[in-house]
Amino acid sequence: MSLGKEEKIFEDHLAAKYLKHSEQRKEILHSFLNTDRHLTADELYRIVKRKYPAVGYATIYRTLKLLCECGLCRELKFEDGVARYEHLYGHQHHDHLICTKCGRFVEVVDPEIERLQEKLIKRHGFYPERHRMELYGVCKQCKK
Amino acid sequence: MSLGKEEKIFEDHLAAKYLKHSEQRKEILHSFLNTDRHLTADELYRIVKRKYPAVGYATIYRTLKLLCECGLCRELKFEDGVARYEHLYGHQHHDHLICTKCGRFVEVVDPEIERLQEKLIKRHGFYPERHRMELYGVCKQCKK
DNA sequence: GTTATTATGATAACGGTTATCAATATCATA
DNA sequence: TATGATATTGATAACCGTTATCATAATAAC
Ligand SMILES: [Mn+2]
Ligand SMILES: [Mn+2]
Ligand SMILES: [Zn+2]
Ligand SMILES: [Zn+2]
Repeated sequence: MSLGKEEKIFEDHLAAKYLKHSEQRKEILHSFLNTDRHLTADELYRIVKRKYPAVGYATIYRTLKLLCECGLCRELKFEDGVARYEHLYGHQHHDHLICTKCGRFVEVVDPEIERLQEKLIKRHGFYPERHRMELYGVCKQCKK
Repeated sequence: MSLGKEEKIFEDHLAAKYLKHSEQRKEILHSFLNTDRHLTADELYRIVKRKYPAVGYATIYRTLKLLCECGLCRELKFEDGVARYEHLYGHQHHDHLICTKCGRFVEVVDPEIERLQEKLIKRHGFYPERHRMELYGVCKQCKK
């Protein structure tokens, strides 16, 4: 099992910033890792609360920020503007297809599109950093 | 001059929904059309307020919604989550390159990327509707 | 254990947006 | 032009996700 690696990354990050361990942080990390991706902060809060009822919203947000800083987590914002968090460690970059009827989504990566995106931004004199691409449509199940 | 066309579209939309004209709506439409694109609601509010000091926020938001409904305006949300509004009528679809240092942006459209995007989403069984693509990087001026 | 420092949870504050509502403007009709 | 049904307005409260504040508690180096 690979939990060890992610815990190590988190611990190293805490150490590097002279931060301390806490039960809450451990529980939030585990809940995050053991759950389907693309959680909102509120969804994670409810999950953690089951095991650690005293936890507060602020700690969830603070810990998610730490997880993002150390590369375990990636924050996404789709059209509704609500932040969602997905696993990053061990997952390569990908974009999302999203069904406008049911919200179902698919993770995709098209190397040719990625290549053309980089070419496009360079052609305009930019040094490329990252991109966001979401393709919206109606999924197979909803088309029926 | 082409203001006439856009006014006609707006008036037709009001008529179709049994809505009424108002001085405020006329002023907001004109301020929107006569200004650089990608305005926030607050920026438009300040511009309109110069000619119509009594105008309120709510009327700006309500009118922007109408402009979007009738195809004169398109709402955009970049990473900061703040809604921005750009001219839609007479402008073809485009995506944005955005400088992460100064916020400068470039409007772009790459037909090959567009084609591959459609192919990609269809390959996953979706009926394609729209997409969002933003490429972030550091612009020529900021790289210095 | 002592002590300096960080973490926590409750909750207020924030910022953009939307809802509420009493007062006003619009416009089809007479 | 006057009427009256209906839509519009602006002030402002509410909303919602997120962040800041702060007194108290937990952590960990010594
Ligand atoms: Mn994903
Ligand atoms: Mn644009
Ligand atoms: Zn669907
Ligand atoms: Zn720049």
